[in-house]
Amino acid sequence: MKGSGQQAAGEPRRATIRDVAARAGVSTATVSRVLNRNYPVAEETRDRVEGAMRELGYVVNAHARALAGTSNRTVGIIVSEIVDPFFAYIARGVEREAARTGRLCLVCCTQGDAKRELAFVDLLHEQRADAVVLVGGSIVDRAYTAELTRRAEELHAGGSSLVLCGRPSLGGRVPAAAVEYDNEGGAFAITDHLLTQGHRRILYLGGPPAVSTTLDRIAGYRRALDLRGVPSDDALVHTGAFSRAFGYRKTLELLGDQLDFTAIFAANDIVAAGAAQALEESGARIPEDVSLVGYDDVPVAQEMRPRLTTVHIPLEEMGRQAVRLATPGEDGDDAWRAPTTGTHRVGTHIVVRDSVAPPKTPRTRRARTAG
Amino acid sequence: MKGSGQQAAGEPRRATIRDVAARAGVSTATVSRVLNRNYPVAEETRDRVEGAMRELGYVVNAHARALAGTSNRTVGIIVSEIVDPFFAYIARGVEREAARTGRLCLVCCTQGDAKRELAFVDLLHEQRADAVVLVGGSIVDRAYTAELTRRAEELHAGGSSLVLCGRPSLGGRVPAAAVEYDNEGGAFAITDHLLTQGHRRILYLGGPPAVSTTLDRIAGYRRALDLRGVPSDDALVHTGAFSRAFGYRKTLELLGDQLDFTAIFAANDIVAAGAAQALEESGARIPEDVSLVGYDDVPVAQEMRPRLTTVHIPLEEMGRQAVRLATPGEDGDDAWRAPTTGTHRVGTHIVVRDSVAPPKTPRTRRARTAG
DNA sequence: CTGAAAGCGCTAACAA
DNA sequence: TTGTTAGCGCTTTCAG
Repeated sequence: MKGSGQQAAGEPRRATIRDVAARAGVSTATVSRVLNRNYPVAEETRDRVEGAMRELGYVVNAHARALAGTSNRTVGIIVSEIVDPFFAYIARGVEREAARTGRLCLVCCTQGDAKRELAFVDLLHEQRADAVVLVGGSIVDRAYTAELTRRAEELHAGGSSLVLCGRPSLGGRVPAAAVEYDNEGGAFAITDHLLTQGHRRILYLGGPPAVSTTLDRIAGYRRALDLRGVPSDDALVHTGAFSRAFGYRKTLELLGDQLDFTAIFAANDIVAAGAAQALEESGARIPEDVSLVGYDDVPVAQEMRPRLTTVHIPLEEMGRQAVRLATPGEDGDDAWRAPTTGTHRVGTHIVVRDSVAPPKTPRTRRARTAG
Repeated sequence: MKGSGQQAAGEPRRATIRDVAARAGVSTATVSRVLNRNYPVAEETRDRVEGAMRELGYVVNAHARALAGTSNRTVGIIVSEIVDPFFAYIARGVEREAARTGRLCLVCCTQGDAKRELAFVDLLHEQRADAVVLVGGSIVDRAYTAELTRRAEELHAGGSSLVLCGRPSLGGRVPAAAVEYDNEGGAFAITDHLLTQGHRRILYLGGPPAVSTTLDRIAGYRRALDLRGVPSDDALVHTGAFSRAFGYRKTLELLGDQLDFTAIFAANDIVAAGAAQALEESGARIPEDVSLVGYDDVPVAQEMRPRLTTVHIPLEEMGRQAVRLATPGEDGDDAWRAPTTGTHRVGTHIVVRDSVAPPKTPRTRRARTAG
C-alpha cells in the first residue's frame, strides 16, 4: 500500500488541454479554438471536444493562459479597510465595473499602513493586473511619493496602470490616472452651512493629521471661516483618526475641558457617530445644544437620530471611473482617450438632514458680557 | 510617422528573468535563486543580480511562477454584496487570514444571483485559487446543489477546496469544508427573549423565502413559539428580502392592514433599520408600542435609537476559519487535520440593548374580552 | 477546418 | 556556488 505513489490520492493531477485533445482525438490547437470560440471549428469536432472536457472535468488554467499571451483580466484594488463603508462603496464600484468587463477583482487591505500599501502595489504588479486602484487619502511624505512614482512608472512601462482614487495625483509627469472628488469644496460648503446658521465656534474633529484627505477638509473648513471673517482657532482643530472610537473619546475629553464650541464638523460620518454618542451621554442634545455634521454620506448618517447632515461623495461612481480610466478603448464611445494619465473629477454636495440648528443663545456657554 | 511600429511606445515589453540574467552575467537559475531566497547564492553575485533587477525595473511574473510549480497563493471569496456589513466582516476575516499566510484575495460579488455564483466558482477554479470561500445563505434547490457538488469535486480533484461559510454543508460525501454558525439557535434565543417579555404576536419580517438563512431563522422562531405553546400564525411571517427597503415598505403595509402584533423579529439588522423607520413615521414608539429585534449585530444596531437588541455572529472569525480550514498544515499546531472536509461551528448569542420592552397592554389592540 | 511546433517566464532537477 | 535544460499549460503563427 505504499511505495509507488500511483494512487488516485497522490499528487492532484488536473486534466490539461493535452488530455482533452487526446481524448477527443484532435490537436491541442483545436481544443484551444473551441475554448476561445475565436475561430471556426466544425460543429461535430466541437461537440467531441466539449464532451471530452466534461468527462475529464477539465478547467482551463488561467495562469498558462496569461503566460501565453492574453491578459489575465484582473484589476487590483487597495483599500485600508474593507468594512469601512467609504472604501466598501468604492470597492463595489470597482468590482462591478471590473465584472462588467469580464475581469476579476483582487482586493488588498492595508489597515492604514503605507508600507503595506507599497508592498501590495508590487504584489499586484506581479499578478499583472490590468489596473491597480489605490483608494483613499495618502500620507503626505516626500519619500513615500517617490516610491509610489517609481511604481507607477514600472506599471506603466509594463502596460498596466496605476489609478489614484480619492487622493491627489502624482503630478503631470507621472503616468498614473486619478479620480478625484471635490473634497475641499465639500468641506467649505458644509462649514459655510454651519456658519450661515450662526455658528462661530466650530470644532473640527478627527482624521489622521498627515493624510491628504484630512488636509483638504481642513483647508475647506479654514477657507469658509476666512471668507466670513471668523478667526480660526487652532484649539478647535483636533485631528487623530477616522474612527468612531476617536470621535467618542475626543468629544468626551473636550466636553470635560469646557472647550467653547457650538458645532462639530466631524472628519467623517463614523467619527460623527462617535461624537454623537459622547454628546448623548453627556446630556447635550443634537442639534439644540450642539450641531453636528459629518462627511461621506454613508448609511450610518441616515440611521442616526437625529439624522446627520453631511457631505455626499459619489463613491461607487468613483470606483467605476477608476477602472474605466485604466482600461480605455473598450467601450466604443471612449475608445480613444489618453491611455493612463487622465483625471476624472467628481463633485460633492451637502445633504441637509436634522443635525444642525442655530446655536442656542450666542455666548451662552461662556458669557463674556453677561450681567 | 506610421508603419514600423518600432517606437518606444510600441508593445510594452517587460524585463524578464532572462534579461536580468544577461545583465548580471549569470544564468536564469541564479536569478531565480536570489528571487526565492531558497538556495545559497554568493553575496557578491546576489548584489549584482539585485542591481540588475533594479536597473531593469524587473517584476517577477506571478503567472509564470504559478505555471512552473509553486501555487500562486490566492484565495477566492464569493459574496452577494460587499457593502453589506454581514459580508464585509466575513470578507475581512478571509482577507486578513489570507494576507497572514501570504495570499492575495480575489473577491467576487454575485448580487444574489445563483447563476453568477456558479460562474464565479468556475472562474476562481481557473485561477487555481487555493481555496474558494462561498459566503452566505444558499438557495435550497436540488439542481443547484448538484451543480455545486460537481464543482466541489472538481476543485478537490485539482488540489484546492471549496469552503461553505454560513450555509449548510453539502453532505458528508462531498469534499467541501464548512464554517457554520448556530443560526437556528440564535433565532430561537431571541424569539424566546421576546416571549419572555410577554409578547405573543411576533411578526417575522424579511429574508428571501427559499434561502437557507431564512429557513433556519424561521425554524428557530417557530421552535421557540412551540415550546411556549404559542400558536404560530402564518399571517405573521412575511419573507421578502434582506434589504432596508423591504423592512420599511412591508412594515408600513402591515401597519396599514391593522395586523395585530406587538413585536417584530427582523430577518437582519438592516431590515430592522427599515422597519424602525416605518414605525417612527407611523408614530409608533420603540419599544413602548412595538418591540423590535434584528440579527447579525452589525454596526447599525448600535447607531439606531433605540439601540437594537439582536443576535451576535462572530463574522470575522468565520472568515478566518474558512481559510484555515482550506489551507491545513501551515500553522504547526493544526498541521494534520482532514484536508478539505472539516466543519467548524461557531456559536451565536443575543445582545440585549434597548429595543425590547413588555407589550403595552395585553389584548389592547384587538380586545376580545373587552367590556 | 485542423495540426505541428515555437514560445510565454519561471522553477527545479541534474550536472559541473 | 552556479549553469544547463526540461518542462508547467496554453496560444498562435504557419502549413496543410
